[in-house]
Amino acid sequence: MENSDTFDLQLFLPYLLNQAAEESSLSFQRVYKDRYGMLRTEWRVLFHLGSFGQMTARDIGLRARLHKTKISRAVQKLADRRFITRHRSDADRRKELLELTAAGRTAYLNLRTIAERYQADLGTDFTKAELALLQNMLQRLAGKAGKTGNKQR
Amino acid sequence: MENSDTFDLQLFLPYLLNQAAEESSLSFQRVYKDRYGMLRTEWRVLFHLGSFGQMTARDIGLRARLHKTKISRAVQKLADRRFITRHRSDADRRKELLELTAAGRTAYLNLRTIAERYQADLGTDFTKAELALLQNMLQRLAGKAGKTGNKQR
DNA sequence: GAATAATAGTTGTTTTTGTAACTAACAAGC
DNA sequence: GCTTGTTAGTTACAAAAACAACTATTATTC
Repeated sequence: MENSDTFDLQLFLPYLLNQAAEESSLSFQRVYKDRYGMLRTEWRVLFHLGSFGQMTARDIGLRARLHKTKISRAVQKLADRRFITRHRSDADRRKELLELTAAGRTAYLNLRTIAERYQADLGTDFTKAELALLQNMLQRLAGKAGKTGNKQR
Repeated sequence: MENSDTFDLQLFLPYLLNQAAEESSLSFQRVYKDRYGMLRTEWRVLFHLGSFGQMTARDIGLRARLHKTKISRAVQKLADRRFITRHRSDADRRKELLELTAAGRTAYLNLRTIAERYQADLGTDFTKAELALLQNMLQRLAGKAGKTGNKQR
């Protein structure tokens, strides 16, 4: 009676993506939250600095598509916890160069190991080819809206 | 110098899923937000009632994996806007039966049309087979953590 | 059938996020 | 070189989410 549908909510991509994203983030989130008191943006910043080395907040924002206020707050907390250092750039004194401290690097490496294990776990149900395709499609989807005129992050 | 990595953040599934989810939600979100003043949880509740007919808050929570406080507040707003009705169940007077009003159904059908168009749009870059596989993989990912002992929603 | 536990849903409080307005530094145009 | 516009980042305030404690009703157990 209700359903003259061709539409299936369970197959609606934004919904499905959100569900998968939430579930797949859960147990990893528990690690960085319980163990390091980190929020999601914080681990993202940590991982960007860990993966790419010295960056400014702006750089991170562009790569991670995060709004600058979010980054600003994450940077503050990470600096409070002595996981990163901040130096004003001499070339452009508006910019601030961010870098991991030894403690930050340790935390990063530790979390990275867990992330790798976690990723391997998630992948067990899929073939390598499936996984590669999934990653590729997700990247394309993530990139897509970027083109369709979204405002600054 | 920083990267002795095999680990690629851009391929880390939880990260990638979150990026894709956020991007893919954006323009659809604008519709229900700007046009109906709805939050994400609200359209989810609306869509569940639209797709499955009469349900209780609990039923919705189980299906959508949403916490009951979120649903409670979404239900309040939808009822305020006369999109749904609420009746105490006679069989169990703790339960409340939720149902769309005519106005709610209209909003639902309208949003559903937009969702269908949007989904079609998102799919243009992929083949039907790719899309089907993507949906299947996402469903499996979404279901996965559900089994590994998560607390109540 | 009274006492205890469990369930459906709500309310209050604290965190986190989103948005807009702000400061400081640099860039461009004239 | 001074006015106007941009950019990097911060701060303040409003909106939303998370979490815990609560009420009312039904189930269980003795």
